[in-house]
Parts: sequence; structure tokens; C-alpha cells
Amino acid sequence: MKSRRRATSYDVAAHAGVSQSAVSRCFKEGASISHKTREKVMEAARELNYYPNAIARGLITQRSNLVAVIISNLTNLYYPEVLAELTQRLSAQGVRVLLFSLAAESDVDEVLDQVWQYRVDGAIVAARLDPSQLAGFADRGVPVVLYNRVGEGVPVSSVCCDSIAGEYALTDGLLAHEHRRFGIIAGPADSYVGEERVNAAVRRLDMNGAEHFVVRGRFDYASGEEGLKALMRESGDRLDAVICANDLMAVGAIDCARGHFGLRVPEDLSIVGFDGVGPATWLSYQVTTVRQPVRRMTEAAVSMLLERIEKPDISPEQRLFAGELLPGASARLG
Amino acid sequence: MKSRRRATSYDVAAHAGVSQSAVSRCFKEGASISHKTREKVMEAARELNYYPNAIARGLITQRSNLVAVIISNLTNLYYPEVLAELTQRLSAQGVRVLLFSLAAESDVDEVLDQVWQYRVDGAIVAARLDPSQLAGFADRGVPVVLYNRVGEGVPVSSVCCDSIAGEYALTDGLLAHEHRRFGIIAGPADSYVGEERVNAAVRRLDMNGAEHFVVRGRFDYASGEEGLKALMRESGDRLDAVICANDLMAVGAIDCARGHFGLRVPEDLSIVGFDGVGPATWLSYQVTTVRQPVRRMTEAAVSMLLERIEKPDISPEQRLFAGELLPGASARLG
DNA sequence: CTGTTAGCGCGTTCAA
DNA sequence: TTGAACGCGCTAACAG
Repeated sequence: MKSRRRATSYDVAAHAGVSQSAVSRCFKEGASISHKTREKVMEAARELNYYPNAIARGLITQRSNLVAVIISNLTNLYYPEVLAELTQRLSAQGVRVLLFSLAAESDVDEVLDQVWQYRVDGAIVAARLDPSQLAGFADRGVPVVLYNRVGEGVPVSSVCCDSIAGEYALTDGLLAHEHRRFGIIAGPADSYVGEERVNAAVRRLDMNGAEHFVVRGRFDYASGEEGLKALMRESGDRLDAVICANDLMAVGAIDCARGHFGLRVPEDLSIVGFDGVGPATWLSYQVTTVRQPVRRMTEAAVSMLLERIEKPDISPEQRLFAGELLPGASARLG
Repeated sequence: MKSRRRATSYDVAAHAGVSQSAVSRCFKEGASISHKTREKVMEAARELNYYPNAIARGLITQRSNLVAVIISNLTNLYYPEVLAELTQRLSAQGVRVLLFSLAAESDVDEVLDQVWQYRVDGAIVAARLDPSQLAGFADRGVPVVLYNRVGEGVPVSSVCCDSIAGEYALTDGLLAHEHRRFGIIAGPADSYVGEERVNAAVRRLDMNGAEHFVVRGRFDYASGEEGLKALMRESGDRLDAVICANDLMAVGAIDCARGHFGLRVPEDLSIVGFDGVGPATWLSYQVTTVRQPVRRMTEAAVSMLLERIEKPDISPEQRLFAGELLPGASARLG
């Protein structure tokens, strides 16, 4: 079995005593082939260890069966779960995943160059794309589904968790419980959901005349700690509640509140997050948060994408999923 | 720019008034082409929005520039970091990542079928492969580098963190501090590192005549909690220290010790983990653990793989990296 | 149902 | 340095 060159459909054909196209048909669904020939071919294929060359197939069918998944920061603990779901769902549909993870948002253009070269059939993108980048997909007829972001000004399909409703639920709960002085730890400025969540919270607080301070974080644990320290400074150590743009920062803030400021959470300070990632539910934190329905969202993203690969002319659609309020134990809700 | 079909090198050639092969040469490093022609071609390429078709190129060069990354359980918080590092390093070398994540180890064979079809140039595998599966790679001349596992009986390149030395360091530290009754929370039976770590710990304990109880977990938070409960039951609630096969279970065990059993960690019970993942360093846990040098390991994996893609005849090599003992605050070490 | 034929888009000889 | 011609491995039309 030490074949220097890998077996081709011609080798199999010769071995089975049929034509090359007969071999080809055996590996295609619903092709007309007699039971007898198929047996012979399959037998020969097994002996020669033959696997159809998907590269060559893609060249002729104009379908690579490849989908690009572009994720900006995999280290955000929210994404591993999303990625695992996406790849498994896509695999189940016979589609391969070409993964691109960005160290910085500015790398998007380089990544897109690669995406074009590989003639992917579609893309699922959890990274910020500007209108011209989105136009690149449209020009080439490559369907895209954005994950937790929307095309700003450009019509493009997307799957999102309802940040606004979720944040309203959290904020309203806090307001109902007599919280009056709020701290907010936002996400990085280039995060779509980050801005949306924080804007929603601020709007609600303003409507209710509640005081609030805002600092910016990076969606990670350390910036939750730093954020709380900055907020305490700005507010003169008098805060009733802290709203974090994601769970990881909430966890950092909780640890900092307890460890650094000696506060009890939630008795002295309420802290809420967003996402519903694993660590949020851990006993030490039990973050009051909004859980994104990741499974339904990934399923939607995959099915929307595959549908548009089949029928490129379907118009874009935005799907918005409600998150689930998890009461947790890190905040006193109304 | 609404080209129904995407531009090919022929289109560019016609537009620039040169031959197709001239276009081809412009996109290949170190091909002999005059400055003047190159200018014309690049100009035309830009106008037509031309990107070389990597699929077609792969067909002729017998190089797909694709590397398969196969990871069994992405939800293990240790892997996202590894994956991000791997994809970024591979991307930097001009290699694309085809990602396969397994829901169950039994899916390996289906995944490999796909891997063969895509003619990947190589693979990095963090999943259990049996000898016949490894032979599949060898037969096809596809280089593999195993990540944190070794080929059992089969010679194959691998990059590992030294589980044994790491576990010895932890265990010795605990023994030096008068711990005598040990609990061990192992990983799933099909995990190579899990078994290695636990075996090392058990060996060390046996050498020192220390009593120990072993239960099995699944590498996740919940099984850390469950594991501790089971250990307490078996040991009659008298345990000095718990050795967990990874950090996530250590975190679960710590929470359970405090929340469920009302124990102080480490005063009443020492708990150690392995990996050095993010949550292990969080203030609430500060797990005493061994940190894997992920960056050096991923760098090694990538460079070993690329080297073997270039020169398929280099013999396999195993590289073993020492982990770093992080004292933490979850255990009393000697 | 089967075999023959013609490309898919590109890299790579080989002469010129 | 350039262009013509060939073929990578396969699918898809077509004729038999």
C-alpha cells in the first residue's frame, strides 16, 4: 500500500474494468449506475484506497464545499462554544470549515484575500466588516451570514441575540430594586454587540434619571477588574450596581469587588453580565446575566447560509433571538 | 463590477494584452518576469478584481496549502487558546486551516474521510488516533503532528507538555507538606494526557506510601464537583488533598469544597490542577497548577509540520516541553 | 446504463 | 523574458 502517487479515478476504472466516468458516478448521489458496476467500482476503490479529490471536483462543479468561518477573538470564552457548534453543524451537512481567526480587527483585509482565493461557497463572520468588505462578498456572489452583528447600512443576512431586550431586562430589574448609582463596563469600541448593549443600558438608565459612569474594557477578565477600579474612583466609591458588557468582565468585576474592595456581592454591590458562558454559572460567581441561545443561533446561521448557497438570490434576512434572563446571585433584581 | 463569473487568468491576460502564463508568473514568487509586464498585469488584475484560484493551483501543484486541525473537544477551555495560536501561526506561513472538531472520539473515521478528500498537506491532531488511523496518514504521505499525545507504538511526530514531570512537581510539593490522604479526579479514559497525569501522580503517591482514592471525571467543571463529592464519600470525608487532571475540574472541586462542604481551600483541603488556563488564575481560584507553554508548543507543532511538508522524509520527532509550576493559593505546597 | 469527449483554472515545460 | 501547448483529477454533456 506504499503508492507514491495517490489513486485517481482512472486507476480505479482500470482496476475495475470500467470507464472513468463510471467511477465518478459512483461517488455522486443519485447518479444512474447499475448495482453490479457500483459493486465492482467500490471494491476496486477500496483496494486502491481511493478517495475522490475534492479539489478537482470543486474546480469543475464551481462548488468548493468550503465555508469560511471568520472569528475575531477566539480567546473570548464565548466563541469556542459557537465555533464547536458551527463546525459540527456544517460538517453534518457535508460542508468543510476554513477557519480564520484574527489577532486584530485590522487583519480582516488580509484574511479576505485568502478567502477569495479559496473560492469558498459562503462565510459566517463574527468580526467587524465595513461596507466595502461586505461589498466584496456581494460582488463575488458569496453569501455571508453575520453572527451577532448586522451590516451597517448594507443589507446582509445576520443572526443576533437581542442585546437591547436583554439589557433592558437586566437594567429594569436593577432599577426595580432601588439601585440608583450605576457603573458600566463597556466592551471595546469596535464591538457591535458591546456598543449595542451599553447603549441600551444607558438609554434605560437615562429614562429613569439614574446616575451612571462608563468605562471601557476589552471583554476579558482583567479589564473587568480594572474597570471596577476605575468606576469606583470616578464615582467616589459609591456605586449600587455595575453593568458589564459581557460575563467575563462581570466575573473579573466580582472578584475585584470582593477581593480588592472587600464588598459583598450582591449585598453591597450588584453586578450583571451578558452571554451566559460557562464560568458565569460557576458557584463562585453565579452571574446574573442573559444567556444567548447559542444552539439555536448557530443552527439558524448554518441553515440560512446553506439556503443562500443553494439559491443565491434569496434576499437577506435578519434573525433576532431573545436571550434568557438568568437571575443568578450576583445582583439584587426587582 | 457585477461579473457573473469570476475573472480568470485568461481574462486578465486578454485585458493586459499578454499571455495567460505571464499572468500566472506574476503571482508566483521568483518567476522571471519583466517589470513592465508585471505592472500591466497587476493593473489589469486589479481592474478585474482577479484573485488566483487556489483550488486550481492546488490541483496542478499537488499542494493544497491546506492543513487539517483536528480537535476532539473544543469546549475544553484549554483548546481555544491553542486553536487561536495555531491558526494565526499557520496563516502567517501562508497555510490555511481546515478545522474539524469532534463531538465524540468515535467520529474520527468520518472526519478522516473528509481529510483525505481535501488533499491536505498535513495535519495537527489533538484527538486520539489508533494505529490504523495513523497508518492512513503514513500511507498517503501526509505528515502529522500530534498535540499532547503520542503515537502508541507507531512512530509519529508529536509535541507534548511533560505531564509526568509536572505531576511529580505537584505531588512532591503536596507530600512535602504533610498531606497523606489524597483524592484524585482523573480525566476520561480515552484522554492520553489525562491518564498520563494520573498515573504519574499515583506512582508518586505509592512510592511514598500515601493513601489515595481515584474517581473519573470528564475534564469539565461539573465533573470536578461530582468528583469531589464521590471522593469525600469514599474517603469518609477525610481528605488532605485533591489532585485534578486539569484545571477546570480543579475549579469545580474548589467551588464544591467551599460551597458544598464548607471547607477552606487550602487550609482544610489542598486542590491542584493542570494546564494553566485563564480561569485558573482568577482571584477566586488561584489554582496551584502546572502551566503548559502553549505558545512554544504551538510554534513547535507548526514548524515541525511545515518542515515535514517540505521534506517528507524527515523522520518523526517527539518534542517534550516542561510545564511551569504555578504555586497559586489553592494548595499548601512544601 | 455506459463510455467518449470536453473543459474547470491554473502551473509548467519547451521553443522562440 | 515570453507564449503555445499540455495536463492536474474530476464532472457533465452527449451519443451509443
